[in-house]
Amino acid sequence: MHPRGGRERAAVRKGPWTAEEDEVLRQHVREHGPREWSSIRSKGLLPRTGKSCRLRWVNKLRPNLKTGCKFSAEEERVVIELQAQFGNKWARISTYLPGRTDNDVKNFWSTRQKRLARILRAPLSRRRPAAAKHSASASTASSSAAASHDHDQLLRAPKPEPLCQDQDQVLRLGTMIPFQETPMHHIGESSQEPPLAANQCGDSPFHGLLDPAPILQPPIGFAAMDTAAAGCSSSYGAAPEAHYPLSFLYAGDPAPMLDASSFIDAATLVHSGGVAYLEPKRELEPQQPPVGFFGLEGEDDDDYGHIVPARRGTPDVHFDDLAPEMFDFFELPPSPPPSPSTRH
DNA sequence: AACTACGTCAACCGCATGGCC
DNA sequence: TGGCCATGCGGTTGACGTAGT
Repeated sequence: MHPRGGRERAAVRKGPWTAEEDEVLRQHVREHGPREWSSIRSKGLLPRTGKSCRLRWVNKLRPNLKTGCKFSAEEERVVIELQAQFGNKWARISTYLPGRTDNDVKNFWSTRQKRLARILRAPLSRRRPAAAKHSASASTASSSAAASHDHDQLLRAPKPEPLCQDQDQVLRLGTMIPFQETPMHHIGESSQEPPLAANQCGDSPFHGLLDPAPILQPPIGFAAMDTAAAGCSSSYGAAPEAHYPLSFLYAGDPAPMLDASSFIDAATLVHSGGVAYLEPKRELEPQQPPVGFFGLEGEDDDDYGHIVPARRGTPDVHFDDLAPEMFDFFELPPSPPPSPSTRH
């Protein structure tokens, strides 16, 4: 548009890469290593920017990438736990996942957040069919039969009352939908975003529970990890008993967001008939964290999308299996209030 | 068959950082 | 010390495929 300094350069090509371009890029890396990206264009090898070349190499051409391979349950768990620990430091998280790029992790997380947001945002009248559809579509990774079984059980369970009668107490789920990041992170991180958990949880019974804790060993020696998805189930054996049960419920938007205290005060997790659901609390039970509620675990590779294990001996529940009724008592505002302060 | 919703993924953009001169 | 440049990172967008209606 506005060439600086009067320097004219050949037109930069954008868009999908061709096989020929890939081969040129591979050849460049063979000769020079994965650097000097800008020289690719300056030498006239490719009409691509250095950034574009680097991105193509890192995300697609680099050896040992797990392209086209869905995240295993173990990988999913690692991402979730590391995201809780580090925040949206995708490059850092990806170092714990051999064969995965930061883009992979980022896309995985984004997809997951969108799915959660959609479920929570969907009006009641649409949630049932939507969830049924979703359950069907997710059945490639989890058992739709089990899902319907859980749904049936949940439907038979007594429906909890609305979470809060007082509008001021209503959870502002609409504003927390983006789920850009969880608040419990920043160990040794100089994050641009203020951590939320400590402030927002306040003296809630979750305070402390949400505190970050060292979870995974540093990515030293990936030999045990660098396997096909099916083979890495115990690679993080040292991992974590620590869980962040509400991590996905928190939003990155630091503004009003979730009033965690009211949420925590208002509801508790109930397991009944193998199904977990929220129930309004009449009295606060300060020392009773909802262990297992939306915690994240995976037992095997069939557990994709599996995020609601019930701890303490209760059966696991898949997120994909969650009945939409679980969210019925969240009174969603008609439209989330904009939070311009959070955008730059 | 057409439409819609959703999931996935590649690629771009803007900004930050660090090295070099 | 400040400017330039290369590189890295996180956020966002859009294309495409698939499944449901």
